[in-house]
Amino acid sequence: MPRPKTSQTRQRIQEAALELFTEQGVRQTSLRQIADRLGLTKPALYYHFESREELVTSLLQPLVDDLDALLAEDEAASEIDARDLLGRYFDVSYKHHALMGLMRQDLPALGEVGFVTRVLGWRRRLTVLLAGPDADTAAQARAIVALGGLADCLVLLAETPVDELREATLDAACAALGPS
Amino acid sequence: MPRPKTSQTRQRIQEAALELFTEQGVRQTSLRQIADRLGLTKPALYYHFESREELVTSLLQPLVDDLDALLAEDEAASEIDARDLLGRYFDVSYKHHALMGLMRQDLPALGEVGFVTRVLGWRRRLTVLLAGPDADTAAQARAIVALGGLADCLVLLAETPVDELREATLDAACAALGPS
DNA sequence: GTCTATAATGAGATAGAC
DNA sequence: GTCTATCTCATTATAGAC
Repeated sequence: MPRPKTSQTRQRIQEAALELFTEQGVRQTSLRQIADRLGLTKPALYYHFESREELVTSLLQPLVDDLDALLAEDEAASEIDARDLLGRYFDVSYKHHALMGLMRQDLPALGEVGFVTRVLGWRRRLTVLLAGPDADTAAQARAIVALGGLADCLVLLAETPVDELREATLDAACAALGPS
Repeated sequence: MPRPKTSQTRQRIQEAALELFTEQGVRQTSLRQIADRLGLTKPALYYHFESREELVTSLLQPLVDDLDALLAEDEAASEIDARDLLGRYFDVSYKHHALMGLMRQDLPALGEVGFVTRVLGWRRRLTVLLAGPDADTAAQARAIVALGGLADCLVLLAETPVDELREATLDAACAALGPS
């Protein structure tokens, strides 16, 4: 079983899956629906993916890589500018906005592929970067509002042109963060 | 089939269901698991609830009622104070924090019981109350950050004593909202 | 690389006894 | 009000032909 990690059909399956996951939820989508959308049959999917779980995981991988890289970079920096960090977080989130939407609105379904602890870890690390390791409740709340609000803007203002959305979102998030 | 709307067992089923929904997601929880947790069998559940859907819906009803009432009241008021509105929204959210968590992290599963449009409607109405009916993108983003951030604080700072959490959350949300 | 056919499992739901 | 037993259906997944 060679199953190349990249192929035309494999990619088309991932795209169809992501569309359906976004429309109706991860757990609510069956392999049959994905196959139907592409005019394929279920067994064809199993040629390209070992299991349903591998399909979901492969879909999330690009987001995982980008977010891990972003955090590693910022944690290595000697000093960080809050708006700058939020800006890079916005850019990664926008690049993977469909996946970020799943992460936000369908987390239990992604828990099936062991994603929950990872997501919580990201949020904790981002909060530490924004508020420091020993932040009190007030400072933590400010960081949480900034990060959570940013994610919500991507979902709820998805129709807005990126540049306008980026500035409005960062303004609001930085305001929540307050004077550093 | 009498099936009283309130009974000891019915309530215990609802509590067990909510626990499991919170732990592992709505769609990931089967009637079998709920029954097992109570030392019952599946058919016993069907004496108390017409269907799985009715169980889920009945669970959400108290939140629906409280949130509808809150919005009706504030929309009828001639003038609203932002921090006051957010405070009442915090109180309702805290009262139903487990359900609010589901609404935030498991929305596609609740879409099965026709909940998505309702949730989106609430957020739209709250945004209008906070930012006005003709708000530009910047003002909408501020309201979205305030509301979304508030919800995230309830989930992520759940261990914090209420009073402390309430003040920290409202401070951060109001900061996001900016000067009115 | 995709198909037909089918296995194996578990879900929601019902019938009828107690 | 709860049980045992069963039905129906959809799901993930596999075997083997083309």
